Formats: sequence, structure tokens, C-alpha cells
Amino acid sequence: MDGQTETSRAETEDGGTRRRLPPEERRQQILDEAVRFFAEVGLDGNTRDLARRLGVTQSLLFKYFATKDDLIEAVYERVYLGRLSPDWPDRLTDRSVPLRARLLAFYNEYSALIFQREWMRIFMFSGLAGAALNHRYLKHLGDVILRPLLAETEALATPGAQPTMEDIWNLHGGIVYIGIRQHIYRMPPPDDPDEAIARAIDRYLAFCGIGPED
Amino acid sequence: MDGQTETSRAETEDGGTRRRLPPEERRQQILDEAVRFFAEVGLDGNTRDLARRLGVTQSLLFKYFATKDDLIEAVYERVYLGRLSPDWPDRLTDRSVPLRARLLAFYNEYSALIFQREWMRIFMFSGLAGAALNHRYLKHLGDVILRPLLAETEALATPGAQPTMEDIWNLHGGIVYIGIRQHIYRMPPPDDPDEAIARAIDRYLAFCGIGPED
DNA sequence: AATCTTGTTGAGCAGATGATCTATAATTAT
DNA sequence: ATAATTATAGATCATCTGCTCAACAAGATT
Repeated sequence: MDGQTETSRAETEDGGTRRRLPPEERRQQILDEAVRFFAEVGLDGNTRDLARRLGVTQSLLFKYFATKDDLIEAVYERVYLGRLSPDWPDRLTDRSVPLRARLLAFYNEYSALIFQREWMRIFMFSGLAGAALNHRYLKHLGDVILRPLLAETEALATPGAQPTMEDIWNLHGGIVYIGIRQHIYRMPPPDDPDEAIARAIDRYLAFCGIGPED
Repeated sequence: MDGQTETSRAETEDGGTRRRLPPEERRQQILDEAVRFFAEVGLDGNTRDLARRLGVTQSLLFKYFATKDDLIEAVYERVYLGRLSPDWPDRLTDRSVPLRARLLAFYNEYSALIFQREWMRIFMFSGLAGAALNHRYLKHLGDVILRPLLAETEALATPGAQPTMEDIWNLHGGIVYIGIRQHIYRMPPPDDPDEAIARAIDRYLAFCGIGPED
């Protein structure tokens, strides 16, 4: 395009001679950039633009990922992986700790993990696309986090103020919506997200008649 | 493709002779289907598929919308339009009615308007794409609904339990998340969304020390 | 230094996609 | 009935996009 009269040196556009990386390293590099790229422009972003960002030929991508779908699948897995730490179910049901403290700990950690542009947007893009991994994740979240949370609350709630699964989803959704506002709609973040989360939790617990030390 | 040996009759694929609609009618027909189409497959859906759904040639679309972007812009406007009724600001601030009743009325009506697949998905797609209309809508929502709502709550709240704008967003987000679960993630809807909404509102009000009759 | 291995490039294909243009035929006006 | 108008179809263009393949060259091996 820019008619760059190059010698036969193996230079890339930005002048650096940096070809031939070890395969695993290159694969990771591609995957990292792909996550950023697709999170930004959507899963329909084209491979040529991605390659340009990497300073690499488009054809090279297909040496590491047979098809674009394979690449996107890898992006999904990389993004989804480890987002739901396996020890949370135990920690959330550890009744030696007050429920409020458990909830605060969980949502502070969880929000730190998911309130990131890459995660938020890829999650939303994949959700809109009906990706299987998205459904699996949400089912998993419901099974190992939210349902146990309901049980924990039920155990402590005032009899007349028993929560429902919908109440849990409402607590969860209200918190997640902070990230949606920030990363999907690109609105300015709250001054103090953790405080907003704490207040949401306190509203929820208060309504079930559960005190901070219960 | 299917080697249909047709006479020179003006028949469309499904056998009906139904060409030549009045321009305004055709335009509406295209726009209606475009809303459904793009809501389903995303804004990158191609015009040939859309035309096929309409039982019409792809080139015809460009007689009514100069470019695909124009069509999408029209889709945006059609979907966004009238979603925020102009009388809500007044009704939400009508202090002759208890705040709880005002909130219930608003969110029951509002959720009926927005918990629709077309709206939810187009809103999300346009949000991810950074559409200007999306930002305008959210700003408008904040200005004419949520901020007044904060003021109304502040006027009634117990001094020590004053809500913040974040609390309002949390209330709002928790409710909107019901629609997100249903239409973006395609999870089953709550048995009774209005009840879930009512409980969210009650949690919010209770935490501000506002009774049902205030 | 010569040879081999293989990561990388550059050219290019096939199909998809937005958009254009002309011929056709449905409808209206005469 | 005939002519004028114009909504629509069909063919086609230019570009984009996922993907392939042969040739090249960086780094390892001898």
C-alpha cells in the first residue's frame, strides 16, 4: 500500500527484525492479541487487522489456528478459564465466617476478576452469539455460587423474609451491571466500586433480616 | 440455485405474486424485518440474508436505504424511539403518590417495554459498537429518570441512610439484568418478573428507611 | 562453513458482501 | 386500450475475507 521499497532484509513494517519465534511463544502472542482485538471490535473482526496489530502476516495465523473459529474458541477458553476459582464454593459456605464477610470477600475478588474490558466484552459478545461456553459458565455460576449462596442466606434469614433464587440473581445482576456500564457502555466507573458492592450486599442481607455478624 | 423453471410470471419463491408495494409500506416492511434480523444475528448480518427473509431482492434494499449503515441507523432509531416515555419524569416526581407505588408503576411499565428480545439485543449490540444513540439514551435515562429518582428518595430517606447515585444504578441494573439473562444469555425468564422487580424495589426502599406508604 | 529444519512471507484463490445499473413488469394516468 | 411511471428483479462490479501454498530465510545441527 505504501510502496515501501525494501531491501531483502527480513524487516517488518515497523523496521524491527523479529521473525521466527518459538512456536509456543508465538501462539501465546497471537492469542493474547486476539483477546484484546476481538474484545474491542467484536468476533467479526477480520484476521488481517489482527495480523497487522501483531506485525505479522495474516497467513501466519493459520499456521497456529486452523480456522478463525478455532482461534475464537481458543480466545473463549483463555478468557473464561480460571474466572471461577474452584475454592469459592467452600469459602462461601464456611459458616465459621459471617455471611456478610463471605459475600464481601467473594464479590470483591470476583469483581476484580471480571470487571475487565476483555472479559466483559468477550463474555457479552459470546453471549449474544449463543456460545456454548457462555451457557456452561452461567449454569456453573448458578450451581456452584448462587445456589449455595441462597442456601446460606436461607439458613440465616428471618422466617418471614426468606429470599428466592431471583433475589440472588438480583444481587448478582446489580453488581455485574457495574461492569457492564463501565466496559460495554463505556460509562465512567463508580468512584468506589467496592463500596457500591458492599452497599448492595448490605441491602440484600438487611432485607433478609441478617445482621453483619451473623 | 434450485433450477426453478419459471414462466415469465412475476412470482416470488413462495409462489405468491406480491411485488410492487407502495414505497412507504415497503420501507416499513423492510425496517420491521431488519429489526428482527439484526437483533437475532447481530449488526454484521448481511443484506442478502435479510432480503431473503423479506422475499425480496437484495438490490431492492438499497432503493430504500442508500447504505447498510443508513439501514442500521434507521433500525437504531426505530428501536430506541419511544422507549423512554416523556411523562415518566413527571409521574416519578408526583409526591401525591407514595414513592413505592411510583417505582412499581415505572418499572412495571418500563420492563414491559424493554424486556423484549429486539430491544435488549439491539441495545446491547449498539452498546458494544459504541453507537452514539446508545450513549445518548443512557445519559438521558440518567438525567430524566435516575437522577430525579435519587432526589425523590433523598427527600424521604432516613438521614443516616441517604442513597447515592450508585445505589440507584444498582437498583436499575439489578432489574435490567433480568432482561439481559433472558434475552442476551437466553436463560429461562423468572416465573414472575414483576414480583422480582417489586422485591428489588422493596429492598432498596427498606434500606433507605422508606415505608410503603411514604 | 555447509546443510537441514521449519517459522514466516507474499501471492493468490474462492466465496462472500456492499453497492450499482439496466431491463422488466405492475400500477396509474390518459 | 394505450402510454407513462416506477417498484422490482437480475446481472454484475469491486472489494473484502477466510484460507492455501510454494518459496524464502532464520536459527539449529553437523
